[in-house]
Amino acid sequence: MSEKTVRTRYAPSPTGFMHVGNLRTALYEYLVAKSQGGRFILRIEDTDRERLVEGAVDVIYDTMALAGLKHDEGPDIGGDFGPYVQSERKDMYLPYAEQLIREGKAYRCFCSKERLEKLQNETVGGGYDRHCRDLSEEEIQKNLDAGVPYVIRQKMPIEGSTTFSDAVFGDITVDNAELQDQILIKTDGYPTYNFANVIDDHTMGITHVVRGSEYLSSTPKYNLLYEAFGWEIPTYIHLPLIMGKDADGNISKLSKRHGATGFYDLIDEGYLPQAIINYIALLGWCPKDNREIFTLAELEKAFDIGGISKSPAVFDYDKLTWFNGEYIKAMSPEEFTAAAMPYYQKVFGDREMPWDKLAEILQKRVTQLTQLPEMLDFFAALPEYEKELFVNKKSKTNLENAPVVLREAYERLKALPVWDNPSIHDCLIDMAKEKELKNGTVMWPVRIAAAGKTVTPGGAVEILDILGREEALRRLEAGLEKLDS
RNA sequence: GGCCCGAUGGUCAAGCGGUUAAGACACCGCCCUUUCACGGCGGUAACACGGGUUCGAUUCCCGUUCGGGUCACCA
Repeated sequence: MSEKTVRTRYAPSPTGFMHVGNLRTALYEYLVAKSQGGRFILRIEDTDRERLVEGAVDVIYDTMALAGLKHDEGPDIGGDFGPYVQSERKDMYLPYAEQLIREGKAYRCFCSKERLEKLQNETVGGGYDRHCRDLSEEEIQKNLDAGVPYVIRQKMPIEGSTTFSDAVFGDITVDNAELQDQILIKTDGYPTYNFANVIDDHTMGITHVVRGSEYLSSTPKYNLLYEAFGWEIPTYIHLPLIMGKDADGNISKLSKRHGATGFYDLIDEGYLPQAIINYIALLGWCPKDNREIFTLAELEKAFDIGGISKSPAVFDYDKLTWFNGEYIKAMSPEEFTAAAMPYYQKVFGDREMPWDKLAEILQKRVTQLTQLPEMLDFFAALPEYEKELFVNKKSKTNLENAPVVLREAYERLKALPVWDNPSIHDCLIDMAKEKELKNGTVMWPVRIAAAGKTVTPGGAVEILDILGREEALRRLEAGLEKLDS
């Protein structure tokens, strides 16, 4: 009961693009909080005024909502620790930086960007030479009076080392000599990411900082800041990176060159949000019992920090596709039809189809909704096809028996009093039995004539049924004609 | 290049001093079947290397190699 409530935050920059790596970080932030009855906060980090993108914040809201990651506090819903947009907190940061200046832990740096750039190029390791760290009062005042623009930098210890503890990587020590006198406040008055992050996390009561392992080596800088202010250091949880594999088999940090890596790219490719979430949850984390299929709610219960892996994970589209297929199969027929409708419309327009029958044959064999149009196009219009399609060794069909079988099947089907799946099925099976033919020998030519292609969802019976009597018979006639020519 | 981190099959991964080294995806067979698929059954395939420590190392330590990250007035 005395335990402090866990608070995590997802702090994206509005760039208009939600990378799956970022989404995965958001997921883990969410799970760390929810698995411990904590709160998940959304904060928008827009301190880079030069890279602002119109409407980018909405992309973040939409993605979070689609993924099911509901935040407890944020710009759109408020909370006790607002504002939740950094640009609206702008005035908070400078006083903290000035406090550090007064305490001798930070200083104004008047160096021009040109000088810094030169330094960068000339010095072996690059980096700032701490030129302004020990300016005299007079010099500082002179610059101030002259209106020379300046930044505020933090004084890093020159010697010694800093050790911090990470919940997944353990203790990590870095020499202070590696640390630069980092900029806290930029010339434009805005705080840098690092500085704003620390101030915000502290003032928002964030207890667990979850982020990608690319921040591992800069964490000592953060801690030095916490220490300078005398604030409690949060629990760090660094996540292994998500990698991608290119055409040549080379592995590197997942990026656009690896294909669809944005959340919406994946959605556009026919992946379900829940499948994406489930898959990326397992990219860097493994439950004790090795289970694979999880809803978000189940993840909230099962998640534990101890199961987070240290080594980078390669994003595997095949496995994602498998997950997607599993989620599609788990849908109710109604849900499936609703999800498939946009793709159905590409093929059928506004035409009404027996959706339940389509779901029946489609649901278990689709792994990406985007496959639908190509699988279904033949229902809308009989494709052009060669009569060689009637030849199939396994079914023992050839150009000699196909016309005979098809004719017989056509006559029998035409005489059917009722046109439904069982009737069609029995009709064709009975014919095979009576004629002492393999089922396939009857089914193959019928299906080819009905569909005009060799690979179809469902067999001859399902296709004839869905086509409806009139259209089905018309296609069989066309098939006979083709065989006679 | 300096610093930091990592290393189990092609991929995700379990393992936490003694195991026939799990499982999943992918791949390959077989069965089922009215095609493809689904489903069922089975199979190929891994502890990067070299030193220690130990009765015993995939597990612990050191080095090598390889991979990744990071060194901005970007986040």
